[in-house]
Amino acid sequence: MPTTLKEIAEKINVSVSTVSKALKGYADVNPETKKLILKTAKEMNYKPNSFAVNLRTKESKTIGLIVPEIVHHFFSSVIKGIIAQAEKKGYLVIILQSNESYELEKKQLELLQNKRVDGILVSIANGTSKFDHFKEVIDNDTPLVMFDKIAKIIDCSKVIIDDRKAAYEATKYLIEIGCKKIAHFRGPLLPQNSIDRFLGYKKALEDFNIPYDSKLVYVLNDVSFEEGKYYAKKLVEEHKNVDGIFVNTDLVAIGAITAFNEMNIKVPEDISIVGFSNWFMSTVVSPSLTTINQPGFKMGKEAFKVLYKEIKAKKKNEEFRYKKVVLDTDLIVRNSTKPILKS
Amino acid sequence: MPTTLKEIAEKINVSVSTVSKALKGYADVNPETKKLILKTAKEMNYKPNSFAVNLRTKESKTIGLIVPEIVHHFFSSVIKGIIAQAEKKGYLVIILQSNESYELEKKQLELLQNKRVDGILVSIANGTSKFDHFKEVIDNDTPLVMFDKIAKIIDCSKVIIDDRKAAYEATKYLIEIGCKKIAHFRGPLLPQNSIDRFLGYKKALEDFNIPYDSKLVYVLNDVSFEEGKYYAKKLVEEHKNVDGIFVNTDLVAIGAITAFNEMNIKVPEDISIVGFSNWFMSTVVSPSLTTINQPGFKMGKEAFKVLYKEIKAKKKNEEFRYKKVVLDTDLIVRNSTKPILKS
DNA sequence: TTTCTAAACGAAAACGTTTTCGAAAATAAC
DNA sequence: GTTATTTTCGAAAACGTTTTCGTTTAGAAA
Repeated sequence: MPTTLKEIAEKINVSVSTVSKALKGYADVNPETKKLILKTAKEMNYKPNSFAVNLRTKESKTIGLIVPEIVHHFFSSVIKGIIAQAEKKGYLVIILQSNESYELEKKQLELLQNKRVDGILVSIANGTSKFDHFKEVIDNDTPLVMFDKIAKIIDCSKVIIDDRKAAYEATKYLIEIGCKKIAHFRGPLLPQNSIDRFLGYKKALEDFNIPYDSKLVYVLNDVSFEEGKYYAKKLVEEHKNVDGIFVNTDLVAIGAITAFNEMNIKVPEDISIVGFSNWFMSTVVSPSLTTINQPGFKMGKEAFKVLYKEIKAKKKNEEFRYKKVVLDTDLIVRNSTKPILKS
Repeated sequence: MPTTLKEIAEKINVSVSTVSKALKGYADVNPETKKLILKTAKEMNYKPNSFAVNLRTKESKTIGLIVPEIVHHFFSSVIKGIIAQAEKKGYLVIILQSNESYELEKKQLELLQNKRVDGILVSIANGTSKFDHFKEVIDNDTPLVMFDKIAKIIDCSKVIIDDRKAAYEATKYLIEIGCKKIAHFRGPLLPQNSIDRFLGYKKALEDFNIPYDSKLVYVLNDVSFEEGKYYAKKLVEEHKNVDGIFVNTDLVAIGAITAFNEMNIKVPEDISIVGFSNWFMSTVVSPSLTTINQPGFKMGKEAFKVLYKEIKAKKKNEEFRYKKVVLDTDLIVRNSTKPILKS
């Protein structure tokens, strides 16, 4: 049904080659015939058959993206950034979700490679502890960039924030407003960023001479609102005088706030809470949540930019080095933390 | 680099045709040679070149999806549903966002057609008032299914909720709890669902003998949190004794609640609020928001199912009729509305 | 033996591009 | 007028499949 080069060629009695060359701006075609070709191509509403182009050029101008979860403020912001940047460069984005599962992640990585996408962007699932599937991608010469949740062990480009530093800042702020006994709701054991956030928390305690108590660290599993409520209750059952919590993710922090509200524990008077990620929700919860702003949209754009450079470099067989982009975060002070102490 | 049929064929001295046929389970290949072919294919890690398959079969097992906005609780739920269902059938999903703009929507529709996706799923932008670009898609014989924000005028399959009925229920509930003067923050003028929600609101007033006052209807533009705050303030400036509002979308309703909280107007004692969509956020705002639950994930799954059937039918040149799927909604009562009156 | 049928295979076309290379025609140089 | 050079074009291969249609061979039927 759609017009082909051949049909254009037959219509004006030239060869398929010249039509192709005219359309692609080659120099060895007479300006007159070129004009005619362009005109008839437009008249016949010619659109190159992308299947044929893909086969011939061995590229699809499509990238794959795997995120752990789509219905998620941070990840949807990243997705938006990736798509926006990709579109600028004429790339389309196929999105897959791993649901935090290693098996799904592995399967989807294979799916994308079989589709022969030009590159892959991935944020690793919480359930992933083996990384061979990523190594395979790299060995297959498919450009791969990790963002947010990365694997330290895999040698590839990465776009991240400095989770450790951000967590340090958050904890430090709790200390600065006068908190003496600070708990941490940390993410699952595996993902690098929950490790780093934990380490930042611990380092801040050390630096300010607050004894670290492992009993004050609660390990989240599914990082949900409900878990926030659950561990908030557990915390007050198991400990007295806790006056600050640094929470791995806003959603969980909001769960905690909700639980404290229900238990008539005053936030921030009795306990101050700092979240992480700056979900929009954090502005509407009461009290609004002090948190670390994590630039999702920007991270998406940067991740695509890095991937794009790798794709281009590989196409031209140029050398290139893996890049590590670290994005800035900042502390957003709202009402879930006490006012700062005057010294 | 990757193995081809030809390489397998050469290795075991058969023709490309037999290799292909063995791999695809054709009957006219000797069980012995078939076994050998399967074995060597596995050994050589053969993966069919999807570019070639696409070209040959004229299908890409890929669909396109256009949503007005990705960072949006409802739409991200829909996306999740679509991807989940598509994956089951071996389809991948390319996602594009129109940012509520007609021009972008049109451009992206063309992008997807040029990529020759097997079908397109779309939720129409608020800015769209002409629909020829959709007609073109249909004329081009590309299966097209609209969901949530549809165009009545375009003849194609649709997956929606009964916005009018849901809005009627929401407004009726406000009346039942005793509200006498009910405002409506409606969506922009164009999209069908904001029209329908408005009509449902109006019908409920009529049926219960409450005079309709167009001054109580405020037209939102960008349907944001800020707009919710803005119109909440405007409402109390311009009217006395308004005791109920039916709001087009949760996000806006939450903005309104926030504004009322700031103005020390008590929700629900002074004014009851019903939202629409049941964003997760609505459970954590204070007071929590009474709203209409809109099944995003299910809508996504259904939308893909309908599209899939059309793709299959068109491939086999079978007749088929456009389907209209209407999903159930329900009222979720929380704390932004007064308790129900006892009669 | 001859003829027929069925099983097993392969040649080749087709999908629609891109791009190399050689040929022809036109122009320039001498 | 001859030779060299440039312009302009087209043939053809290649990308890797799928699928039709013939051909070969072996065995069955006669």
